[in-house]
Amino acid sequence: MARAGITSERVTRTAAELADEIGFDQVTGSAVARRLGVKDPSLYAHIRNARELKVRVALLALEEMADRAAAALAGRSGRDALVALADVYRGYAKEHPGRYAASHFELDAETAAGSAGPRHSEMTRALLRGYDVPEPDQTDAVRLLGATFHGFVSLELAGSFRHTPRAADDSWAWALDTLDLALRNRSRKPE
Amino acid sequence: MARAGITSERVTRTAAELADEIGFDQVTGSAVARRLGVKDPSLYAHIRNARELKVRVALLALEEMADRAAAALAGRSGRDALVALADVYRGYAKEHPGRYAASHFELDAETAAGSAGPRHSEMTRALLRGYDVPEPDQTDAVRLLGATFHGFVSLELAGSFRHTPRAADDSWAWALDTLDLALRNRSRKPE
DNA sequence: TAGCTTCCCTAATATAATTAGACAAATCCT
DNA sequence: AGGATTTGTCTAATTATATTAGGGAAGCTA
Repeated sequence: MARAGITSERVTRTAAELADEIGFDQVTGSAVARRLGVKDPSLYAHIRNARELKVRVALLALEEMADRAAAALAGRSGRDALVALADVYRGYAKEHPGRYAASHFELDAETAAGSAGPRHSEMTRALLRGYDVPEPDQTDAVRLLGATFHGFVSLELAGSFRHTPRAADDSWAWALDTLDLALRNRSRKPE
Repeated sequence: MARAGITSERVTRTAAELADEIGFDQVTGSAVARRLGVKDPSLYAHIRNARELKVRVALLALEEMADRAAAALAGRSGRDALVALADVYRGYAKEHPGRYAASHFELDAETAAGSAGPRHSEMTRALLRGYDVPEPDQTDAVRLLGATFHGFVSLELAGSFRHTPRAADDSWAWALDTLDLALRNRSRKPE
């Protein structure tokens, strides 16, 4: 048989594309194999099992998000940085809904620790330096920001905002404004 | 054949229990049938298909959450109401993780409109009356609260907070404090 | 070029979702 | 009560996915 030139990277990329097209939940090994032009069992030379396929997509998404976040934060601070980071989150989710969903795939502790997840939350922490929030509040603030970004984006993606005429963009801006205000209130050195 | 006394309600309840035990994603028609002591095809007299099974669990969860929310809000206002509603959210998610996940299952527009979802968001809106936030900010605030509650709880459930020693409870309290403060800042009549 | 390793295949098994059709149980009608 | 109808459950069969076993060719390595 002529070799198809599959690699685990190609499998992962294909799965990620598929996720964005049909939804992360619908991604199946069979569909990936089909798209790659090979038979299902051929995949098992490159991935351990179907779960690993999903884990790989999750790791890819986390990397991509962390990279974008790093780029967005460079040279910004305070409110600017907050908005930039938030927009990375929301922008990535809109551009790559399947990967975004993947980024919340439950990883075991070890895999999570080795992922780009920690790097990502490190950046939220960096952002907060501009607000001078002392520990342990800083951890609380990291969580609040993560929760709000993730919550907003996932509700928006799920269509929860479609029932009310107000544009999601406007609510997003308002939410970021409010968070900025709140964080400045929590700051050690109010300006 | 002796009848098993299955009803679509029983099927739904069984699926909900199963979801809480093994995770919403793992709920399958076969598993429900097994637990009910019938063969797979018997389910199809009660539900249209596997998707409908999930939709039913989602609707059940939305109902239960809305009921709890209504009870929690009765007789409370302002900060008390905010905390009570938030705790309903988080408490339900911890008690019934599978149902909670189900409550974010993507419903088509019509089903969503007929669900307890709107009732639930109506309550968030009611809560906000205590803060006197004018429209359209009120809608933004409803979305911010929903996003924060959902985001926090789903990150917590996904284990995202386990990597840092700070107790999730404390971060939760801090987040609610911050939201309360922020909303009072946004209020038409500051006190 | 002999041999090793890698990759892809076919064949087979298990589980899930689903449809068709048989048949008994419950209900409904007189 | 007795027959007709509706309803609930079953068996059998089909399709899709996940996965393992084992064969054989492709391509590297010595």
